[in-house]
Amino acid sequence: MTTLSQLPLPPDAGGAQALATTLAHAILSGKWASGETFPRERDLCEHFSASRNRVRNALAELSGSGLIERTAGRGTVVRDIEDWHLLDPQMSEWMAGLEAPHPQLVREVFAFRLSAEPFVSELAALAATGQDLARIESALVGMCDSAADPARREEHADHDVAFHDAIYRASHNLVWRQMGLLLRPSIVALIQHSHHQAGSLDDSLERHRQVFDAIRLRDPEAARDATERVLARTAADLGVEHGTRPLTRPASLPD
Amino acid sequence: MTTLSQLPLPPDAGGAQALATTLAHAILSGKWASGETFPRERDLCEHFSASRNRVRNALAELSGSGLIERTAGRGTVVRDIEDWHLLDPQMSEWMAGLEAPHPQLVREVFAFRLSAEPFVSELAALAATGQDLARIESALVGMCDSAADPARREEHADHDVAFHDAIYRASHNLVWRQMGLLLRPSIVALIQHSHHQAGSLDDSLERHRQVFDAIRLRDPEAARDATERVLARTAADLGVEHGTRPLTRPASLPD
DNA sequence: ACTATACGAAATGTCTGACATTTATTCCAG
DNA sequence: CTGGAATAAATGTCAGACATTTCGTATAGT
Repeated sequence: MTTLSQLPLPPDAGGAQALATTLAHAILSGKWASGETFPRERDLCEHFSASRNRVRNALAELSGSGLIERTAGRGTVVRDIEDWHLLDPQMSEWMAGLEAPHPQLVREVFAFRLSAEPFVSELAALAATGQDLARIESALVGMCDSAADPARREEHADHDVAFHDAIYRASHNLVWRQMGLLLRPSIVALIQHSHHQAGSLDDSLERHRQVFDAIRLRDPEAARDATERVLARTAADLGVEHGTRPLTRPASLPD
Repeated sequence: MTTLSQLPLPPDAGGAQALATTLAHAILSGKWASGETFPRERDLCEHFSASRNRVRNALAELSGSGLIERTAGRGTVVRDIEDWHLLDPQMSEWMAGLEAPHPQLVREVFAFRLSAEPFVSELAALAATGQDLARIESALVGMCDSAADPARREEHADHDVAFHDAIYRASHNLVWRQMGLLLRPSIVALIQHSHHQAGSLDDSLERHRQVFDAIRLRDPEAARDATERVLARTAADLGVEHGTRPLTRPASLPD
């Protein structure tokens, strides 16, 4: 839709970054189709009653994350979802702040986790230091602690993210570590969609603890299996199945 | 080193992005230690004879990639390498343009490839479309074509990157696809370090072709094995070994 | 002597208005 | 109908002033 700037969003009073967040959320929500021209700077200035400077800084952030492409004389166009920098931490923040996450993105990110995270757990089991273990355990304790009260869902999600992020960290590879930031959107989406599932929490906590135990005992195989079980439950809760095709890795049967 | 702005780099005449590249290269080369204060805007303006606007835009890019952190009143400090956004495509470009890449980064990126890429090849063997195959083959032909002439090293590197990138694309997952952009630096580094190795090119081409054949025949296991062989040769050329520990993934033997 | 408050220097953040540059369109001559 | 120059519209850049945050310092009070 060539949605005019009027419809999508109310004005904003925060700094430049707040404006960027507002616009990013609009794009992530699919307000503009790929290839469509974005509103001009002038109009954005007017609509948000912001200086051109703030608008330009905000647009620069969007451009830096691959959401839009700006060329002098032509204007600003929204880029295809394939060109978005999904691994940009800022992007993860934007996605996590979205109330209704882009369905395709959630599926894609989760499919990635499904394939990669068991392997990361293997690495963690081999490379984790005492500090790493402490971090993982601390997150686990936080999850258990905030599990009872349904009013502390947000806190619980934070600890959940911290748990998995700590595992990525424990791989002791900078690249894998960066990917831990991808988790937040998918976990937040999970929490939102599965809150009505009763009693699944105890089960989830138990599975998480098994991952921790396996890593603590330096048992890569067990860590991989336990992580697969955690993700399998999550996949079921999210209704994701293992979307396209391969669950984790085809041992020997191609089809 | 509290290297003054004098020493590191000659002035620049390009746009704002060019300046960002210059500064990024300086940081990636380790001219400033982590936590150290970066030169003030004023000094950068003077040294590069650039307007404050360009300097600010450049610094904003660096900040967006996690290289620096700016806070009003305090100044600009260089962030720790652990906080750099290695998966930001811009970062890959900067690293690729560096004549002497950061040794730790090359090792980390390659360690990541070593662990992940065989798996990506499995995915590609399962999900590749005809178009994907065409893309991979085209890159392979380009590699063969430019292999003979040592003066076309750059072109050869481009085709090499295109080959591996096409495989990441063929996984048909947006997250893995984004990671294909990580390859350029490590491949460029490889080309620079292995140009004196005679006769290794034919061998390398043959291994690449085997990867392609396996994907074309929809054989995930063969694709994984072939990719492992490609990377093993690359690792040997780079002198990386498989640094920390795990080569690809312990099928059943933990050690 | 020590603490607490107030002041001021120094850095980044923001606003404003003008001008430069690139791109697509339009209009006119050939 | 085609080619090219003028024009309009968008983003990119510059310059200067002002606002805001932070830290150090001086000063007064206890």
